[in-house]
Amino acid sequence: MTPFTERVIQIIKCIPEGKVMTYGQIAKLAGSPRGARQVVRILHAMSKKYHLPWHRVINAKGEIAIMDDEGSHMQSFLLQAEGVLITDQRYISLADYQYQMEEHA
DNA sequence: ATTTTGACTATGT
DNA sequence: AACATAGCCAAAA
Repeated sequence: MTPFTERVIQIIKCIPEGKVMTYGQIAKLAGSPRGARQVVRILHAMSKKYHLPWHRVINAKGEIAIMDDEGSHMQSFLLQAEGVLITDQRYISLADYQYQMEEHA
């Protein structure tokens, strides 16, 4: 278990209900700006064992990244059940959400 | 050791 | 806005 992996797990655990983050944001926060794919791998490998809110992680376009229909349907269901903010069919990540708040300030 | 493979991303048309 | 392309990088083959 590398320090990077531990940080990624910690960060994902901290994503509040009703909010989402992108792979890239998480990688950057964990200290590896180009580690988005590692975040994917970690999520895939550890989400069950560490009870991670895997469904709160999306790609940079604000879309669900998971490939198979079963999983993607499950993810959108969970996100909508949490009331994640959506505009233009895109889920709004934590950082962008903050940006929107500033815009309205 | 080398190649392939992704639940990715930034950038340029 | 949609698409192609180049980087990216660890794990699996």
